Amino acid sequence: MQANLTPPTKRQLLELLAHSLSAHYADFSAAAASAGLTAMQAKTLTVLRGTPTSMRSLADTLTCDASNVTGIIDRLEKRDLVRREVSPTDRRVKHLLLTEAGEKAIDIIRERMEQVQAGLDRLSGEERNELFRLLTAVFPP
Amino acid sequence: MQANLTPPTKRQLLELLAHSLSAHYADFSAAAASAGLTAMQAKTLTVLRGTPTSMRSLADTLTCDASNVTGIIDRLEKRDLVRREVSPTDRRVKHLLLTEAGEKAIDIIRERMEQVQAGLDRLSGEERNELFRLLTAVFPP
DNA sequence: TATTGTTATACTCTATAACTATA
DNA sequence: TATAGTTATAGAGTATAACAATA
Repeated sequence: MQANLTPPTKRQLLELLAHSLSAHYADFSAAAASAGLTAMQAKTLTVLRGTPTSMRSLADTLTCDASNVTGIIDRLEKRDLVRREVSPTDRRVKHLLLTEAGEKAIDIIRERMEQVQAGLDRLSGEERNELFRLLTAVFPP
Repeated sequence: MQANLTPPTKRQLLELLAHSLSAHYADFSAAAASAGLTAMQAKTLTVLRGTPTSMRSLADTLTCDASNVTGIIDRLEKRDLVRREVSPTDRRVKHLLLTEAGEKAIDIIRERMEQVQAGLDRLSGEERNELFRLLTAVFPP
């Protein structure tokens, strides 16, 4: 099964990564759009799922300026997908919480990432293991 | 070497893919910024490298509306990285050509994708082969 | 009639700088 | 003083709709 080909050059791998990135982003954007959201809004919801987060730490996670987060959260809050709550221990910070509608939106988006889902379905358990290992090596957490 | 672990769930792989691609995008953006360009401008230059392209087909490749391409090319042309040329065979279409400065910008960007380069160096030839195969399966051309 | 490219418009995302209210 | 969050501003990317020139 394993051929002894010359390995792809670094440039070829970079091009494949660029292609994969585009395909994944297109799929994610389409899934987000099907829930009436932009890619950034959808990503923000997934970041907020689980861990309680402040505006500051959200900006760090999204690697964007804190001033952007104000607008992003404004728009999500206006649609009742997210709530701001002033921290009881430090009145400067605001905790960000997903509403139920926000949780549901995430589920919808994840289900509708059809291209990537189909792509992953093409892999065996063994291959998924291997892809996981290799991606972790290239892009450490 | 090969452990018999349970394979990662699809959700775990989706999260790892999101993380990997976002790391790659951050690296690409930083490389583009080092040449004074946005990620979109840098991507446009790489699309234009090699194949002669019309505004229309560029819009298809970038999967965005044709009206956006006008602005993107306007900004690149203003900086002498790209030239428009009316097609001799169909006066409606414009061919897009990289200038020498545009070619140089691409080289600079490719050299500076250091994070990913370092990540790829962590893989053996055999592993690069395998990663190439798996990503192609998940994100077919 | 259909297609290529542009303009006008409106919205989102982006960074910078200046501000406020807390600590 | 330093930090969390906001506002104001300007630039870039995005889609939609209407348009001129050409096929």
